[in-house]
Amino acid sequence: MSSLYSILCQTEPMSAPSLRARVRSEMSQEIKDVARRHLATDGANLSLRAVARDLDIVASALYRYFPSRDALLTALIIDAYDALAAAATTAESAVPREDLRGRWLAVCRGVRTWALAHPAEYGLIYGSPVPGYAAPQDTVEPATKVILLLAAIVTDAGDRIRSLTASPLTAPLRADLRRLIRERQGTMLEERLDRVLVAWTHLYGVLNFEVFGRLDEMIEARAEYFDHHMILMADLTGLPA
Amino acid sequence: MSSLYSILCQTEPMSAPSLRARVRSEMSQEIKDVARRHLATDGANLSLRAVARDLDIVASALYRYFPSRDALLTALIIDAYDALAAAATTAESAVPREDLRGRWLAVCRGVRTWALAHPAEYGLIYGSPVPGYAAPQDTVEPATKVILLLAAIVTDAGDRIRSLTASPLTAPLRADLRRLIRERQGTMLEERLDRVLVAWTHLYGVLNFEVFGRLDEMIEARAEYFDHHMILMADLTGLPA
DNA sequence: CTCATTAGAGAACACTGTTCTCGCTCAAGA
DNA sequence: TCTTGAGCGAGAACAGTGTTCTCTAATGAG
Repeated sequence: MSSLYSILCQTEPMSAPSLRARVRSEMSQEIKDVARRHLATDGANLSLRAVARDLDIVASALYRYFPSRDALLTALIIDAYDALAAAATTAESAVPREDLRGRWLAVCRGVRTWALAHPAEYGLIYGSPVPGYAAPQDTVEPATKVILLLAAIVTDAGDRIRSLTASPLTAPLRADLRRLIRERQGTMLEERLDRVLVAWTHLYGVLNFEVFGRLDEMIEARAEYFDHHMILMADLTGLPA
Repeated sequence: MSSLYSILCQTEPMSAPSLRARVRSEMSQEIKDVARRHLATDGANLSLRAVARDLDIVASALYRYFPSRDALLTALIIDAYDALAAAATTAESAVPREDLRGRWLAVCRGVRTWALAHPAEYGLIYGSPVPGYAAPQDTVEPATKVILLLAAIVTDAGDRIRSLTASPLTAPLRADLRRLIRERQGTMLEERLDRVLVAWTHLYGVLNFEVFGRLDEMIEARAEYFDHHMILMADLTGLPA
């Protein structure tokens, strides 16, 4: 199955990476790099013509690589998802397996660090979605990566998870959670996935506020604020100390 | 002091609301209404010329009322803040004072209902900020309204609040919270404001996910999911049952 | 070595936000 | 009452945008 990404970038099947195809994908990469730079300064309304000017290229030439501005933005979105997932993964993998809370914090901090370093790209994927973009199929997998990382930590905790008492699950909610677990061939308890989703929600809640400047004249100790929230979420999921 | 809003709308001082000034503000209102409609369909990239066409007006005529497209958007943003705060306030005021959890849920549900009914405007204020807009001074007051509503509920609970144990506050964080409390002449305990901020963060975290479609093929029972999260936050702040 | 595919140039079209000038209208001051 | 000036809208113009089309030159495959 050919992914949307490959269609967008019009990369050839990977049998024979001919020279033509190689310089083509290099050019695609360069276009995305320049576009990313523009994104960082001009916000979400990047101009194809400006990107083309930076590349000493006429605007219509870009259409050899991306069929539309939305397609270019979609490619950037997909790259951003991948980069964010990668940042979280490498941060987590640097912590010893048995340090559960360390892994938990590493995931959260990894996401935060990447988001603060790439606010425009973060805004592209976790801000208000613009109608045209965001092809679902290629973005769901990296988008769920953070959830899976957190869920894996909870799974690794096994029965050292503190019992979760408050606010029992209603039937339809439990059904949703069970379906999610089954879709991924998991065996996690619904209550635990529920708390993972709570923590996941909270992670991006704090991060949206911080990245989008809503904490600006409110909280000075941003890093401590973030850690505090994430530790609270670890407590709420019953992660052992 | 003349607010940015009044400057933007160029309303006269309210001494003599002359006929001229009245039809002027009516026209401003009509422009904003049409712009809001366009916002709902076309997303954040609304076109002045399209708005003008809907009003049987030439585009340059809009500049008699709003000095730029960003100014119009800013006016819409300010209106959205006010509408959201109003929705939360009226929802909360319909619940008997002594029903603390009822008031809590009413605030949260009020915000959610408004957000789902006006997703584009919600996205305008809680999505990724676009560089030009969002004049701070006129938006901070309505933006903090929801926090104040939640804080008032916690305050009304007095010492019926369950003791908050986990995750003690670090010194710089406590300093931030103390400053926030003092700025508003409050007497709340830092620990309690902290939990209010946690709940506030979580509220917009879930809402962003739901409004921006990140729960789409994940959770079916959206309303129950939302309530569940908000009740969990009420528990976390120690609100009595 | 030929030739079809490809990258890029350039013009064109339909838009956009914004500015300027020009008349017209109407309410207030003399 | 008449005059005048401010406000309103029209319309043209400018710079910029995304997108499409046609054309030319090169370049890799047969």
